[in-house]
Amino acid sequence: MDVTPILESLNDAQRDAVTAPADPLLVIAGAGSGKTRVLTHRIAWLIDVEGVSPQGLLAVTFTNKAAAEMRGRIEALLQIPVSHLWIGTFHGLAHRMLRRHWQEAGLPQSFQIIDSDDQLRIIKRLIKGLEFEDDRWVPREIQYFINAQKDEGLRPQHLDDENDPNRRQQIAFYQQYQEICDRGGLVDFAELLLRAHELWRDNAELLAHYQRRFQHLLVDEFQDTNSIQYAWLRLLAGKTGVPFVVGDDDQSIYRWRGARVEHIQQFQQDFPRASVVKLEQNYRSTETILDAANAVIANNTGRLGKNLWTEGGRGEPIRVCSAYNERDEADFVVGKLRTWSDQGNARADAAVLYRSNAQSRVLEEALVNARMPYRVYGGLRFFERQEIKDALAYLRLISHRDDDSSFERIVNKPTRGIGARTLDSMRSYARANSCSMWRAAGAVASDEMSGRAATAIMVFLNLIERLAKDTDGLDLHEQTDHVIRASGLIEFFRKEKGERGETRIENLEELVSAAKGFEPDPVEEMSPLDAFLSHAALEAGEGQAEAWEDCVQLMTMHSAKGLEFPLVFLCGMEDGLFPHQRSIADPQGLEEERRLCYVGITRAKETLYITHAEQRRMHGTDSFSQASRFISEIPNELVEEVRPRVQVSRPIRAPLRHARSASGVAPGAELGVRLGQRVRHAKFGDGVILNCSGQGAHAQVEVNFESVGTKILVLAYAKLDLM
DNA sequence: TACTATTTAATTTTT
DNA sequence: TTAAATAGTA
Repeated sequence: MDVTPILESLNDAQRDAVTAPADPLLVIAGAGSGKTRVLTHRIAWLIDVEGVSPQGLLAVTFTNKAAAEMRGRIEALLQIPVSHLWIGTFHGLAHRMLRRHWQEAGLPQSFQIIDSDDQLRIIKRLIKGLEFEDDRWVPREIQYFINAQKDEGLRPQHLDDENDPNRRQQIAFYQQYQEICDRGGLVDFAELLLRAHELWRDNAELLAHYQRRFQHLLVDEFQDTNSIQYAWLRLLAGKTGVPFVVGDDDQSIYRWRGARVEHIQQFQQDFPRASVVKLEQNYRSTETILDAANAVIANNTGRLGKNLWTEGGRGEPIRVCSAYNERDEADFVVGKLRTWSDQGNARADAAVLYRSNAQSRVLEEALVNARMPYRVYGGLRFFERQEIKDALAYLRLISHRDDDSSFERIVNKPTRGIGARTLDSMRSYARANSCSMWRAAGAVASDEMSGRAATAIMVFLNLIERLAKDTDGLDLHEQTDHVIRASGLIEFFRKEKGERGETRIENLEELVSAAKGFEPDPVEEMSPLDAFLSHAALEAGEGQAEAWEDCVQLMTMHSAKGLEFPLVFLCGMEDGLFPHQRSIADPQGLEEERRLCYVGITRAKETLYITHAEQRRMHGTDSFSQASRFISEIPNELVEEVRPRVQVSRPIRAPLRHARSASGVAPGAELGVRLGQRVRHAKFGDGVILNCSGQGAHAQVEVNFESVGTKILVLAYAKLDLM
């Protein structure tokens, strides 16, 4: 066997990982160290050299994109199609498992997957239905609570209310939410994982079967696994499975959605025989960029420890630009982009990264003014659009009458005279009789309703029945086409004013083409419709396509993870924005922000600009901030300070102009306090004044302290030292 | 039921 | 500032 093609392009560490014996292995893979390459070559090695059957491999990723890429690269390497290889996302694989063993998992055969938006709607309805509205419950928080429990593998009955009425209610919501889902055959994302885990946990035979089948388990982005995902893996690995996990503790940026870096340490405890391979040679960035990244991340505690190095040259210094305000900053970025593009570089090779989506607005304005093509990543995806979800809801109701989530969504869309009151009585009937809205609607219409409302309900029920009958036996796309027309959805959106309705109709037509082009996985025994609906939920599709034009890439640092660009801008590098205000006070949160910064820096291959603004308009008011602490963590010798060529827009006494009071004197002015002034407080330490209000003894200042975040202080009491 | 005024809060996101 | 949710009005 000639192993050259699999090994020739690898360095020593990569080769160690790829050719490692069949024992548990942990690969710590720094940014740009060839993580995906190691994973794909390992699979090729196992199949081609070790003679492992492709059926015996399971490869897990977090995103569909990563799964598709891995499959493509393995096919390229092995020169054979590997469609039967189990490569997929945790959710995709869990879903496949549940479809195969729906009975053992206690699910109806045609269970439906709901996305977070559906989930939130169900929760909102639950809250509205609450009889005593003693507190204001925030739907998002309940949703967060439920998902956090599920991520930890906990069911309502496992939870203790700790004698806290607040918590008791949250658990009650969880319980009721789950009842609704179970009744309607609905499975949310976290539930997919949880059920798949319980399926194996409670079925020794089934588990043994899969343990025998999957000897080799390969996991990408291991630092992002949540508890239930890790438990699932551990269960599958059992005593004899061979896990091969690849991750980077320094790139863990999803703790807030359940990811636990600790699994890296846990792995070494759970698999004491595990060896560790570190990939530290970076093939992406210049030495300067890596040194900066290393220096920043070195401020974190509890790292596994790892130092990226490169054979590439020092390259250019990192350019730090201190702009006057956010428009100034945007102009600076666009100016540099113009130069880049004028020098014949591809615009698509340049990325502008920021901490939060709201920051894209100013940048976009500047780009539009400069007629520079750009693309913003993130935002609504195809299957998440309202009109698409409406159409899918009709299809789901046809396939599954008890799906309350879909029922509620479309019962009065287009409007057919079923108002809030009618719905209320249906809901209470459904609750009292523990039945679905569909059954409740039928019962309520024939018993207790007035003529008009009853007729309206009957019209709806008959519509769905007729749609089901008329589309029976049709092809998927014909079904879809018929439903969007006969349901009145097209007509409904046609009436919507402006371009919006137009776009919606186009999207609905696009849905028909999507249905036409959809090829269900022949392995799964599902109706084409159910397969399509699952696909829509698990793979929400791209945002705006238009990838064909050469344009500048705008995205958050989170969505830039895994990507690389010759030219990178990190914008809005200010304390309060990045690190974000909400993470500043909490050491754990701050460390996660720092890891995000590490991710941002390591996206750059050749040139890195870091920009910050002294003044920024946020939430409608101007505020002052200092450069991000992360900037000062970069060694000076790697940095070159640059300023915009002309500082046209800088007014001389701008700070005083904004908060001028009626008397014409800026609040706090008599005390010598200015916006942007650096101050020191005995307890809170150093900070910067963001805002002033009130007069004389009542004068207050808002101060952003480096250590504790923003505080509002009464000037007369707070003994502030000016600096 | 649909439209308009008012209030409120404001990361990060994939499945 | 602004988007979204809620409350109030025609």
